[in-house]
Amino acid sequence: MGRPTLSDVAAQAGVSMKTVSNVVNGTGSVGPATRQKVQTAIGAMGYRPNASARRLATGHTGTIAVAVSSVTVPYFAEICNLLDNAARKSGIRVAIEQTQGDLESELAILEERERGLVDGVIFHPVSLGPDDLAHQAPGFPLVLLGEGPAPASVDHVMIDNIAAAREVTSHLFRSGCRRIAFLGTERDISTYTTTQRLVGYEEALRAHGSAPSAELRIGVDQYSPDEGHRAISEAIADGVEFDGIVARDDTLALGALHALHNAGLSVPRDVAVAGWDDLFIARHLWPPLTTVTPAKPAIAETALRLLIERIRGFECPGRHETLAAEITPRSSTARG
Amino acid sequence: MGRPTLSDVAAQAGVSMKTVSNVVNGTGSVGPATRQKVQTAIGAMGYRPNASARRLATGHTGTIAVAVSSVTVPYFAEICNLLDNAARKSGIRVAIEQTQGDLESELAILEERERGLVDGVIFHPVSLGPDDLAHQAPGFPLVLLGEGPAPASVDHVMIDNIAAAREVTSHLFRSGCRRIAFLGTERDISTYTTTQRLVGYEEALRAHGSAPSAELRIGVDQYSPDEGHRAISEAIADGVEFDGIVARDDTLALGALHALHNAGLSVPRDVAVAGWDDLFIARHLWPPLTTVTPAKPAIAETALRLLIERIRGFECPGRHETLAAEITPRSSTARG
DNA sequence: CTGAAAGCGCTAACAC
DNA sequence: GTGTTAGCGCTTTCAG
Repeated sequence: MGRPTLSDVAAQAGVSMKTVSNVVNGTGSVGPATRQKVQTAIGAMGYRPNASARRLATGHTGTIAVAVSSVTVPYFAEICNLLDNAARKSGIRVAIEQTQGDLESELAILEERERGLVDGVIFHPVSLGPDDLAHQAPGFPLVLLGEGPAPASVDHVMIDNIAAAREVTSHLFRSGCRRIAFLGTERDISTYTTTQRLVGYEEALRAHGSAPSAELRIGVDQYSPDEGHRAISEAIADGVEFDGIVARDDTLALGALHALHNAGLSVPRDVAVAGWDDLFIARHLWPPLTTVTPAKPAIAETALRLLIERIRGFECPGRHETLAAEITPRSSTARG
Repeated sequence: MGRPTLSDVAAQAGVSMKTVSNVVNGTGSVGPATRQKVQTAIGAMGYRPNASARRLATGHTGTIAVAVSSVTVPYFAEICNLLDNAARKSGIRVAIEQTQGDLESELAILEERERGLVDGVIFHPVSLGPDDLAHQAPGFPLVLLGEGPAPASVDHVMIDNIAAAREVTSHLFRSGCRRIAFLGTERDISTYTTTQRLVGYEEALRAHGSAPSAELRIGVDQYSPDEGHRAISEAIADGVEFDGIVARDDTLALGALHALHNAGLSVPRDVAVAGWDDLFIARHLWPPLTTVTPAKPAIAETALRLLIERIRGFECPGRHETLAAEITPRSSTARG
């Protein structure tokens, strides 16, 4: 036979279900003798409350979902972890879910909440278009992360990618670079994040009197060290000339460093390299990597705060918070 | 008013709840005309089944929990991802949970299943001792990962750390190293994983006629590039002499490479370095890192298979699967 | 092929 | 302080 239920415990202890419920949840008030009896019964029978039943009865779950494409993307792993830590302090549990970046799974995340599994969702979409969101958004606790489409009606936390891209590109100019490549345009599709970073990069180019050129936009098929390595190796083989690289993220930058080493080029003397995200590995690469550091803790705290407010019933149009990112200069761009 | 329920839909479509349920779940058989009517109603009302209610009624959830200390540990992130991919194929959802490595959270994971949130748990414990597990283990679908304590009664998937440590250490000897350090003993506590790797390392030392020495066991406070960097920098400053390093994992090895570069030592000429886990960054470090590569996909597939069998009611004593790990030689140990 | 009724285990109002 | 009674939204016998 199965696990004991509330009413089994009640019978065993010779009290009513309500009393047991009170003991379990610390609600109402229970006489010390009764409490003791109940606790003994619970211990003896190994009773554990059934969460699904409680959820059904109360309508909320004390759990939020954090959905990202994959925790193997170090940036997402860090965000998930920060969110988990923050939620823990508020007594909220976090269930991390992967979407693998595909549209169907991303839509499923939105349905999730509607099916009563979690109280709210913090979600960094990748494939979702504005229409998908606009359709779903109305009326449940949802906070969007990242630079994707965000309908006016939903809360949204992002960083100012364009400004940050401008700054990091200018930083390279100030380090003496004259031909700066952008590593990480997509070949097929293009993500919002990349698009914005590219825009900022090109703005900086123009501001420094340098014309953007297709040759200096280096495409990849995914964001990984492997692809960064491949793309830069090919660019070098093709005779593309550059003395600086703004990489769309640190994983690409890592692959780029590898390719440059292989080609016998010195970083930063021959080519300066900057990445994005300040992954925990960035400072230990060789040379240590200059990178754009988004305010990750602030992103997590803000997203969680907005979500909790929504869960508590706060109603209003979507709030759109833009947080800062700063440049963390390290040796990979320190020329003379 | 809230979301529409099954009975709202039934009323709207002019049929019974059972029929709607049949349509939603594809169970029973429904006439085409009826089905059409019901689907129209569902669409019009925006009906979504309530998962908690379904769970309560059926007793199972179609979801498993994967619990690790933190997804910011790249090895765990990869395992979670592999598990997620595999489960997806079986139509099972995965909820990833972090324990932050603390005992209380780890115990909570075990209660989880008992509270009806998930059908089973795949769990890589860190702090949990044998007693905690022995107490809980009886009778629910649970698969343990890693080298921790595993009561005979529960399923367990691990790799043969001792053998792998022996091999990687021998590999360094064959590369010409004579004084090989082990990076990653803990200062306070010691984890099972580290202990086993250390045992294998010392076995290899003796087999090659070299006596283990305390000086060559280099301690860290956590497993991170920062600590690897600090520990090796200090060892060098203290005048410890070594020409090879077996690092407890790749993150420590990364920090070690950084420290060696800083000290002006050449890898692998002056010091050869090997890590553990074959993280996705390992091949792109400079120089590319020799590492112990556990059969991660096999670990994920095996763990999931064992868990699914348990969920389907398979009863028997715990099965203990030991999977292989092989050495992936790269430049960081290639000496002349 | 479809309907009615009885729970799943818990909480929330009310009584006592 | 403690017990009673309804549901929460769904699935499941078991009839029709």
